[in-house]
Amino acid sequence: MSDTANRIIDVMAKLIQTRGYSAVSYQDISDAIGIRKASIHYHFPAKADLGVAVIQKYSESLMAPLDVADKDPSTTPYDKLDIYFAAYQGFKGDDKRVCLCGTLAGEYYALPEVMQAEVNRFFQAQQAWLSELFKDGKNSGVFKLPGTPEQTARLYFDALQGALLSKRAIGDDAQIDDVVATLKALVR
Amino acid sequence: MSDTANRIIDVMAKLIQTRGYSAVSYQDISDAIGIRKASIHYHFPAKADLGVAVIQKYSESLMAPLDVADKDPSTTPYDKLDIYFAAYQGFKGDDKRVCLCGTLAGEYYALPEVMQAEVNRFFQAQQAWLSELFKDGKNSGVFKLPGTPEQTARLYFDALQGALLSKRAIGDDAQIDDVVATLKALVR
DNA sequence: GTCTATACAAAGATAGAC
DNA sequence: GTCTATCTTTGTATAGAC
Repeated sequence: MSDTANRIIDVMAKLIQTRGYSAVSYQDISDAIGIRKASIHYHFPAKADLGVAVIQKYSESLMAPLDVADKDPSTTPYDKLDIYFAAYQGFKGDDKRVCLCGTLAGEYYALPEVMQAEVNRFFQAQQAWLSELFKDGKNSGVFKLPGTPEQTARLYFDALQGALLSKRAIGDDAQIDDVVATLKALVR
Repeated sequence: MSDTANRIIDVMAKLIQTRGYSAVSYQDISDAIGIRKASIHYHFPAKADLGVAVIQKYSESLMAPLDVADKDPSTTPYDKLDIYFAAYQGFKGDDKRVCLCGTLAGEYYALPEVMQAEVNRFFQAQQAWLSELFKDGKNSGVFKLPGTPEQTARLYFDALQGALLSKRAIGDDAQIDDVVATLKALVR
């Protein structure tokens, strides 16, 4: 993956997280990194190709710290939960972004099918990781869950995704803090 | 408000809920209701005008049953919660839609400012209603809350918004059922 | 209120020179 | 790899007849 291709992906990711996929044009990327539209098409022939690349890179960057935590046996369930929350708390401040796949899920049927598949994969992977965490935490007697591990995973994931949308629409970081605090207390 | 104007609003609402605002064109509406593009501009000169009208009608339609419940003293806090959940459970089945303002929040910075203001209003109104419900339910000893009334309201709202996105991205109604069931049990 | 016609800008995408 | 130039389609929007 060339350096330019990577910059294109990063700029596209940020633009999608701010405005959504449909509202981003090759011209926007062109303006942002000082390269002509045609040059972008060299790296990503169609917009859908770029969209897929963006989701894949984003998905990997979010899963990486979770995989690291899984491989370290000294990481407790509570540690893992904090690591997970950290990803969402990074959206606080003047950040105009929300979760990439949260945005994309909102405009789901405007997306090319290859991108829908990637969004689907992301949602499944996130919820699967949380399910495993809650299952382990429950079995080891660390967590008290408000439902099954799967149900708890869904509640956590959905609440955090919603919190990002609320935070931006209302313009208040407390939207994230409140949800994180309440979710944390929920499994004690 | 003319009959045609209302049909335009309804079609636009459905299209936004399916694909998002940016991806909907006057041509799409034209095709859907068998009227020329120019005729739509007669009713709504600019796309932003139509967007605002859509949000306002949607917002009123969601708040109406809540206001009715508030005015009837025989409605218990649990009744109100069920009424609130019902709005989200209506998205189950083959429905390709999610909450109108959930979609719009995802593409927030692609929206005209007048529409951003309406989305903001919707989020505030929804959370405010839930906050009141939880405050009353707590004061009357009916609810046991996992946090303050405001925190609980945010958790509920965000989780339900997220559940709609998950339901569609994953294609599983259980996403809504699980979250509703877990949230219900949370205040007992 | 709806139509035809049209203006004007922007979109995604390709061809071919450098 | 990046550029200029261009194609084609689509977008929002307006003018003016009916």
